[in-house]
Amino acid sequence: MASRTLDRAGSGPLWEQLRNELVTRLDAGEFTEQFPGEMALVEEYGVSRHTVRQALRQLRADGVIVAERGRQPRIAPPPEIEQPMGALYSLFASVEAAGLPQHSIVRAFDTRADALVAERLGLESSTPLVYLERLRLAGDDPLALDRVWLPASLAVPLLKADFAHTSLYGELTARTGIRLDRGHEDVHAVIPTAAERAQLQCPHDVAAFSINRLSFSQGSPVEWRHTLVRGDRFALTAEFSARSGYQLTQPLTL
Amino acid sequence: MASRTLDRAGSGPLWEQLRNELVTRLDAGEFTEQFPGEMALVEEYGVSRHTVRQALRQLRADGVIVAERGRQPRIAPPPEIEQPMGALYSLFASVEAAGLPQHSIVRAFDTRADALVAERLGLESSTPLVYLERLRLAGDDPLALDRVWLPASLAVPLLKADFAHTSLYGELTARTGIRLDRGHEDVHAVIPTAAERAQLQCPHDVAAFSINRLSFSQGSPVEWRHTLVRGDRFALTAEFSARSGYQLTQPLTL
DNA sequence: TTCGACTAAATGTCCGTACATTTAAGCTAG
DNA sequence: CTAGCTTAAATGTACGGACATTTAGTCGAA
Repeated sequence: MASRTLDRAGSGPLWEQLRNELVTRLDAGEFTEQFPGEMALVEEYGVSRHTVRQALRQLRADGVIVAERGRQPRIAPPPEIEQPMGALYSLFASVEAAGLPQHSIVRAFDTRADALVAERLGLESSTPLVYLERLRLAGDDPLALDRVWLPASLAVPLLKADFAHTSLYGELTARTGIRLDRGHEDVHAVIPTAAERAQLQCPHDVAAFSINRLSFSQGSPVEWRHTLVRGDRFALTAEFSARSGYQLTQPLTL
Repeated sequence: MASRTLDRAGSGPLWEQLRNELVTRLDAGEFTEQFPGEMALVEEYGVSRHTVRQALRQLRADGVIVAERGRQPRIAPPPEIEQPMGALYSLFASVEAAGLPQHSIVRAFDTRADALVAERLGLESSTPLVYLERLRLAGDDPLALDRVWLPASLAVPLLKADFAHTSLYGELTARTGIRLDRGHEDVHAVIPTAAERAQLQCPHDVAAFSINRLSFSQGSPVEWRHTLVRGDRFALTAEFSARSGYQLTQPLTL
């Protein structure tokens, strides 16, 4: 009993200390096999079951563990199977939702070095990068010009994929197990250059979204992406409420 | 004791029944004066304090009530004092954050009828609307062209305000008590017309964001808004993570 | 009248116990 | 060897008590 002890003299509630302890031990990779049950923690820390349950309740509320009746608590599925949200996801999902066939023309797909992009990824200037440039079509008409750089150390397995008909994120998880969990992006309104207009086959009087995205997986940079989307075929739509905040939604029109 | 009873035979946990009871009574407007304390509920329903606390814990998690030590629980402040998020809020907050003086030139401010806008607000075509058109400046340079329609029945008290230096949402809550709690918006990338370019005093080679917003307060439409923002002075930026979803952030540059 | 200390009341923490319900594993019968 | 039952283990629910800590009000003294 009580192989580990908590500070019982005023350093915050016992259940809080226990919660912090468990988070610390989790981050240290300690419970990969199985998470201890309530009674095990009661024995180990010498506190009542009530206190243990209060600590575990918090961990569940934070989505760290999941528990069910009759089974030991388990560590929550990695972060969650959440979709990579954002303007880009919104874009391609909306095409899908509209029922339009979606494919790409691969303009370039190789390994190269780019000092500027490497710096944006937080890597050495000479780091080899996998570069993928695609013209994305919805139906028969060009929709977006998409350029992605990924560290070659992670993305080499992707070189065998055919990106005319599959998505980057899908191949990424399928071939390397990497799943994006964090990132940021900025969206500009721009007028396409003549060259870009030619590639996108769009009239001279349409504007475009210029989207830059930097994504991470478990703290490591995974992609730097630049996408140019025709402004006459796409719009961002969002809903907001005091309760659930600001959320992007599917555009109604293309 | 036990002036009200719960079903003790298998109709779900007691604390769940109690929680539902309390929500029902709340919706019936029963606890406007003060919310009953734990011991009062123990007496009233004839259950243990543990069960009452479990029920109240859920109500707190749902944001229905707030509780502190030594004080009786209270009904949570209406929905929450959350800021009206979205691209527009992001825009003007970013100007503020950059330390630039922000003011407007009022181009029009009157009451009129507009069948198209009224329909978008879900109102009769002939409904009188308060119309406010402003050119918004950040520093000395034009930043956005902002046009708002509000139902006159709500917005008449605003007609006395000077919108050269104050915000619409601020005046709205100050003069009418109305606070936006829900809405949606869409963001397009467009090329400004010659007239718009002249008003915004921007070069011919810049694009713009066209933002439409429809906002509600407690289910009633409050504003329909169209804003045209110079693309060379503003960008949307956002962060996303598996944990907290997609959130707009302050642009780094103007 | 005002400021302070004291008191009552309320929620937060923590312990103990018992039983119910569900899951998973083991075991037996066919 | 499989199907179904039995049993052990684990969490969920519910009860009880005790003390700590904070809040809000009361009372008294300067």
